[in-house]
Amino acid sequence: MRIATWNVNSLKARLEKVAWWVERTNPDVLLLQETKCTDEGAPRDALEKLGYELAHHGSGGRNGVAIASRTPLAEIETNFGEPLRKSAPGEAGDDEPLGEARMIAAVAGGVRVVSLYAPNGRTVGSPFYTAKLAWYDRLARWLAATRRPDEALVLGGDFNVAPGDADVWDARACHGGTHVSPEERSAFARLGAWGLVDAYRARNPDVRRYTWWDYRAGNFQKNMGMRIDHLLVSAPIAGRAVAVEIDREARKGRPIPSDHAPLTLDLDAPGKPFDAGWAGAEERIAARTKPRGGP
DNA sequence: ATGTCCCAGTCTCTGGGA
Repeated sequence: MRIATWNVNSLKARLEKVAWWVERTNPDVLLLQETKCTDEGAPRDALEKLGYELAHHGSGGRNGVAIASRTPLAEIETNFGEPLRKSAPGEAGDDEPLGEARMIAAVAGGVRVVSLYAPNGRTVGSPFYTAKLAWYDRLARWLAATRRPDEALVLGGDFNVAPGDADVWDARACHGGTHVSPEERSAFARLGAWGLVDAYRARNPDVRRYTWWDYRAGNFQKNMGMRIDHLLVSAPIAGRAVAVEIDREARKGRPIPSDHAPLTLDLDAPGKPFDAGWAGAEERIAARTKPRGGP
């Protein structure tokens, strides 16, 4: 099973690129962020033609998250199970990120997948930064209240946090900004403490590759990026993970790409893992190739 | 590099967000 996540920076503007990439990579499940669509305006037909059912959550303009799946989706849940709610003018605004479409979950192929788009935070100490931390707190509470670390669970998306200094092109240049602050990293690490594994880092411990590069200043060409898109997986999924890759090709060329690259996770089928030991191999092969009965 | 891209509304340009 192949699960991918991609902040597409407008699903409509990226439709041709998404179609190209889906044919290139053929994921079973694609978690999308920043669709910038309304539920009504989401390009369901185009995705159906590519072979995908689309579960979408968005109010247009900004944000917007979705799950595209080749297998039927069940148990669709949005915004942590709550209706979108904007804080009224003058009201304390820390529920503002919970009034934005940043979370959709569903079960696909026996795996509960969650597409997440964390708030950006803008600048450290701003109300938007406080709201970002509040959103992370809401995510942690949703996990604690409704999910278990021993279920098949994948949280994918744009977390807008670079977990470590190896996840930015220059830690010194990034110091003092958002995405790398101790509070953000602590909020992200809390997901790990609950029982989720950063699948990319677990599989690629020493690799410095990024998932996002600013459009401006030739940052992509200079590889001035950050690893802020992640697939966080529970232990049962981590045990099935065979490869996790960032596809930089999708960040290149024309039509104009998203400023994020997609991240792809390959899972073995559930069950007993392949025994790579040699002891008894001949007997096992013989047992596996024994002629079966039947007509 | 203050370097780009996308969206909505003020609608063939501008301002806001990332």
